[in-house]
Amino acid sequence: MTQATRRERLRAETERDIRRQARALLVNHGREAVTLRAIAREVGITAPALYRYYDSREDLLRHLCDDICHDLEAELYAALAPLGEDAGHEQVYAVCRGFRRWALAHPQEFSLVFASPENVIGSVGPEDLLKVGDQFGKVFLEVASRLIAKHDHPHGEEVAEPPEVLHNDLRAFQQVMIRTVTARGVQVDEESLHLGAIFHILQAWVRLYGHVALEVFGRFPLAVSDPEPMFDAMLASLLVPMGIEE
Amino acid sequence: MTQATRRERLRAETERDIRRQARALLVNHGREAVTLRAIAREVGITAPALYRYYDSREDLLRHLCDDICHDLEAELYAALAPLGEDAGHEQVYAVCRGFRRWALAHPQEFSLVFASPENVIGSVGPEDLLKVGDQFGKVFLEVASRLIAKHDHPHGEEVAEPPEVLHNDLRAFQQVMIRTVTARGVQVDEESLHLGAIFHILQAWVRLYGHVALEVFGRFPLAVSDPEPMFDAMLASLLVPMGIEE
DNA sequence: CCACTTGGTAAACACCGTTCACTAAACTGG
DNA sequence: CCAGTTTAGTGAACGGTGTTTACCAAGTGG
Repeated sequence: MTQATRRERLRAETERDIRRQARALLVNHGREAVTLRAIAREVGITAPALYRYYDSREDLLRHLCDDICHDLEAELYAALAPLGEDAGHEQVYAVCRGFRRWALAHPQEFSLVFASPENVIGSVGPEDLLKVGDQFGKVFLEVASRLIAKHDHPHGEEVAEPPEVLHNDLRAFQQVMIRTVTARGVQVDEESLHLGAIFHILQAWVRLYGHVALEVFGRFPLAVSDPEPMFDAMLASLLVPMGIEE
Repeated sequence: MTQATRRERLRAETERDIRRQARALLVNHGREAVTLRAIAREVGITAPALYRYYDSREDLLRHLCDDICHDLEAELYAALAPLGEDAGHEQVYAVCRGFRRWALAHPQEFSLVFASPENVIGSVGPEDLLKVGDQFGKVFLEVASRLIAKHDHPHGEEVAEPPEVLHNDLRAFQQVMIRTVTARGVQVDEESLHLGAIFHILQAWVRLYGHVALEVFGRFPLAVSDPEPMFDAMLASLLVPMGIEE
C-alpha cells in the first residue's frame, strides 16, 4: 500500500492546520498565546485531541521551532538564488543581511527559537552535530565554509591557530561541515577547510548571531533611531579581515 | 515623623521577603515557577495579598530584573575593588570576565533580564537614557569609557568616524556616559570621549554581550567541551585592536 | 464481517492571574 | 481617648491553563 489512506491524508492535513494555527498565534500574540486550547479552538477540535499529534505543548513548540528554522533556511536560499555560484563574497553578505532582515521581520519566531532550551527533534547522534543549539546558523556556516575552502584566504593572511583545547571539538565540527558542503556539490577537504578556518567561521557566526539577537531583543544600551549602520559596521569589521569584501 | 511606623517596617520586611522568595523560585525552578501562588505560599500569605505590593505579576518580575541588575553591578564592582584606579586595562578585562562568569553562574537570572521586553521601572526621561534596554552593560560601559578617555588610544590608532546617521544618537549617549564617568570622580569631556570612541565602546559591548548571551542560551552551533578559550579569543580580538592589552 | 486502530469528546484534576467585597488591625488627628 | 481612615490580608469567584482518562465512533485491514 503506497497510496495514503484517507485517514492518513486527513491526519496530515490536520497536523498542517495545527502547525499553521499555532504559528499564527505565535506571530500575532507571542509565545504565551500559543496555548493548546487556543490552537484547538482555531482548528475546531478540543485541546485533548492535540495529544493525538503531539506528546505535550513543549513537543508542539519544538516542532514549531523546526518549522521556523526551515522557513529561515528557505528564505536565505531564495535570497542566494539570484547570485551565481562564483559570487561567494556576495553570498556571505547576502546571508548575513538576510538573516538580520528575517529576524527583525519575525521577532516572535526568532525569540521562540533562541530562547528554547532544546530544539532538537528526535535523538542526537554523531551524525547530527550540526543540530546542536539551533539551525539558524546552517546556511551561513555552509556558505562561509564553501567560500573559505575555495579561496583559502585571498589576502594570504595567516590565521591564528585555534586554542589547543578546542581541537577535538573543532575537528568533529570540521567533519560535519566538510560533509555538508560536499553534499552540495563542492569538494572540500581538511586542508582547504582547516581548523583555523573553521574556528574563524565559528567566531564570525557567534558575532553575527549575537549582534542580531541583541537587536531583536532590544538589548542595545541606547535608543538607536537607525540600527542598520551599526549592523553594517559590524559586518565590515567582521568580514573584511577575513578577506571577504563586498 | 521621620521614624518609620511599625506598619512601614513590616511592609518593607514583607516586600523583601516576597522578592527573596521570588528570586529563589526563579533560580531553582525557572521563570515559569515564579507564580504568584508559589511566592505567596513561601511568604505565608495568599496570592491576592501580593497585589498590595505589586500591580501585577509582570510588575513583580520587573522589580526582580532590577534586583538582578543591581546584584550584577555589585559583583562587578567587587571584582574591581582589588585593582587600582590606574589599572584600567585590567579593569576592563576583569569586567568582561566577571560578566561572563556571573552570567554562566546565574543562567535563570540572566535569561529573565535578557528576554524581558521592558525592564525599566518608572518613567524614562532624558536623564535615563542609560536605562534603555537593560542595565547589564552599565559597569562595562563606565570602565571602558573611563579608560579610553584617560588614554585616548595609546597606540595612536585612528578610529573610524561613526556613520553619520548615528551621530545624534551617539551624542545623546555620549552625554550620558560623560555624566556617569564624571560622577565617579574622573573628568572627561567630549574631546577625550569623542563620538568615535563612544561608537567603538558600544560595538565592543554588543559583541561581548552577544557572545555571552549565545553561550548562556546554548546557541553555539557545536558542542564545546570548554568554551572559555573561545571567550578569551573573542576578548583578545575585541580589546587588543582597541589598545587594551592585558 | 470483525478485531483493532485511530481521532475526537467530555469530565475531571490541579494549577494559573486577577478582581472584589469584606474584616480586622494599625494609624491619624481632633 | 475615640472616630474615621488607611492598609494588609482573606475567601470567593471568574476565566483561563496543561494534562489525563474513559468512552464512543469512524476507519482500516485481514
